[in-house]
Amino acid sequence: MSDMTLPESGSKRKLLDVAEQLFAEKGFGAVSIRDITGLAKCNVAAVNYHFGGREKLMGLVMQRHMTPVTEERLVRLDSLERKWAGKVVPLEEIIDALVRPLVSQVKKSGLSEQLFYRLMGRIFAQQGDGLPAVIEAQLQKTNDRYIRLFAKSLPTLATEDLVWRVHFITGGMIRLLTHHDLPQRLTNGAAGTPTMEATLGRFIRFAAAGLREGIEAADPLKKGPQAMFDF
Amino acid sequence: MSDMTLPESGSKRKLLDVAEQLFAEKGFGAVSIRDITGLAKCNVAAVNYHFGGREKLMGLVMQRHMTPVTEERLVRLDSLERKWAGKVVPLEEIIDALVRPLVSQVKKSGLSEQLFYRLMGRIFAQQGDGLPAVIEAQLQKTNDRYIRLFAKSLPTLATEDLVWRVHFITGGMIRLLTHHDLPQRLTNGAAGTPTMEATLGRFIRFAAAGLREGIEAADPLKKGPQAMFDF
DNA sequence: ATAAGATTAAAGCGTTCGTTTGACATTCGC
DNA sequence: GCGAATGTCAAACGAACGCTTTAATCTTAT
Repeated sequence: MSDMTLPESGSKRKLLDVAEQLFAEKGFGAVSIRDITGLAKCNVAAVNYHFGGREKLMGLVMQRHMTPVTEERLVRLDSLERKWAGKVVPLEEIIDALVRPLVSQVKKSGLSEQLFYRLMGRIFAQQGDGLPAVIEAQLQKTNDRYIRLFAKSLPTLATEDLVWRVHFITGGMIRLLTHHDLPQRLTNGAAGTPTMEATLGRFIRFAAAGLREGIEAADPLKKGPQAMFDF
Repeated sequence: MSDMTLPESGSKRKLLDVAEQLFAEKGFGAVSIRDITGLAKCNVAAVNYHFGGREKLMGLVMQRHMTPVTEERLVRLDSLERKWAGKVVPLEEIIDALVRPLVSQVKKSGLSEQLFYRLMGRIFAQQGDGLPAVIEAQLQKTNDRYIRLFAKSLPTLATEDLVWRVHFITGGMIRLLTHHDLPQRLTNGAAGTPTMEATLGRFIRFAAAGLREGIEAADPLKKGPQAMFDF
């Protein structure tokens, strides 16, 4: 018998684990293979043996965590379009579809919350600055669908405005991912100690409001965000 | 005769100029002393002779551009409080006071717009991650005043919410500074080619709307942002 | 048992890093 | 003019970097 997926030796996995931990902590540019193999307690040659070099390992770490997030994002966007077919999708739900996969994938990642979010944030922040083509394509595709869907929910908003507001939102999300602990450290606890999930809730409301700026609130209901008119 | 400020040799200034250009382009961690002295066409030893090492040079570059921005920010906050003494300061004006100094200092800097904004963005982005104490203190102080003034203009908003929303706004600003060209590159021109000044206008409206989320619009005037009640 | 794969320590490759040294050139006060 | 201070230079330092190779060991499947 023997599990066919077991030829995976121990140190290969350990290298990946240590690598993503260090990359998340210090950043992709600030970690050497000697840092990694040192902490993983295995030989320097192991990185080249198993992965073929430092760059390859970096790309693998990125893909390992980025791809599931991207896929869940796209799936959620799909089901959003199905659920509201023809109708206007509430902004909050679009943002939620973009941001929630981070929370839902953090457990499957095996990383601590802070490390996972920092890792994701570092990837997002490097968009357009020499990221692996695969990752770059994922970000690009997600962003396109994202904007397209927003555009349908904000038909009166100029495309330029929309693109820029999404840009701002992305920045806020990155900041949130990479520095979730900063407000608590800088304000003597005035920011509380919320979970990422709670903070994401705040973020969704904030971002939706920013997107709606200048848009006539055409619905009488206070809660449901402009979902009354079909077109 | 002889200008007393002339013992400044030419290469010291050239080193500073080249250093800030490279730091802005590639990031503080990705520029070596040899990159700098190479482009400045002087000896590798010059950096140590004039500045006492790479770290010192980094700190000097940061201070040279960060300090004027910080000071103008504080001055603008001062005059805002004077102008609206006792009254509620419109959110847009507060954000403007925080963001406009970047535009106004870019010319005095001698750097190109993109380089200057990238440099600033990189500094802001590293808050809490080993920035020189002087810079960290400036960011801290500015942020405090910022939040305090916002709190007076948003008396019904919970402090926690405010702190987090300011955090998101900071993230959007950083993104705007470091990647002002990204939307244009990624959307095939759907973002237009606005000046930073124009984009900042968009940003201010976006951020103010995000801050106002959940706040009752208690003023009848559509344009003037809730400035009718004094308390 | 044999073969294949995983892992190791050790050494060396060429490169780049920040920093240091000592010699040489220039400028200035006197 | 002359010593002193200052600027600049080539050269070298030791350390760390990514990467590769070699050879010995250990594990596992067949």
